[in-house]
Amino acid sequence: MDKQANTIVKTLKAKKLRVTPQRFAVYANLLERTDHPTAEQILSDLNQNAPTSSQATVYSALQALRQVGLVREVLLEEGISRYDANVAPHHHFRCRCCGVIEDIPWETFKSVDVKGLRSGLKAERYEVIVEGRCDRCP
Amino acid sequence: MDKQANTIVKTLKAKKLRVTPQRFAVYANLLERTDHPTAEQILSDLNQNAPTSSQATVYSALQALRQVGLVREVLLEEGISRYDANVAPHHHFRCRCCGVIEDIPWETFKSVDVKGLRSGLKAERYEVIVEGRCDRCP
DNA sequence: CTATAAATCAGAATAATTCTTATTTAAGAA
DNA sequence: TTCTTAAATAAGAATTATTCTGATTTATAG
Repeated sequence: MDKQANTIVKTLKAKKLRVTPQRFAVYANLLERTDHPTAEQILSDLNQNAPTSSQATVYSALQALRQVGLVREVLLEEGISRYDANVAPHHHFRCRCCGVIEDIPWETFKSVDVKGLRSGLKAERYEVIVEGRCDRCP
Repeated sequence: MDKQANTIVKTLKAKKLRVTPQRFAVYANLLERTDHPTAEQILSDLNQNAPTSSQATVYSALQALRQVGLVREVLLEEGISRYDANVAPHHHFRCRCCGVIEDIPWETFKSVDVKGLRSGLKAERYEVIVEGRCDRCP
């Protein structure tokens, strides 16, 4: 736990981010979840016992973390921005029924070949988004 | 042109949508563009000469068209919902530099095999999103 | 031509995010 | 350790995108 905390501090410092309790809390929270929460959900999670971060601070922490590449946004539903501390390349699955979002390992679609793009387009990253039905839904 | 208009009317009626001038205009506008506009952009395009549609009506037309499957939304940037009258399966490219969005033909990535998903997930549709740089950017 | 369910409009309401400004604080330097 | 200061935070206002409300208009089936 202490070790984990230390790793987070090192990671933030390596990106030249000042380590504030609020920024730490936002990043630690994202690291221990896999449910791709919204800013709102992170905020209420952090403040559920005692108030620790204001709304504006959570938004600004997410922006800072995103800018240095420690966090990425996941856009799967209209008007809903989700965040993910897993920045290694991977894909996403979204259940149309219950809305749950699940990571898909990168290797699953290793056959995707972005060299097939028309000449003129240079691909820097890509992601496959799959929509369907998960096992918990009828 | 008249023929084109007739086709649109038929398409709307086939989906049991009442053909109002505003709804017609929104759909016709989307059909003749390939730039994946936002609701805002459609609205200002329609009203640039004379006022033809209110804001609320454009939003409701887009919702109606989406519900019957004539239009789909494209989510590529945080907080920005775009619309596309091309509902045939295809992929999307977005230039990180200028933000331009371009369709990628479905066949480009025909090798993507959603059977590789973990058992329990049933895929209904998928799309590849590519981010990179287009030819107009340095 | 009429009836009516549905669509439109203008503006109010809501929701998500960003901005503002005063205050506090992390972290490097003394 | 203490000082300094640029950066971060908080609270609430402002902004933006979207949805809702309620009165009015209209497309279309009969």
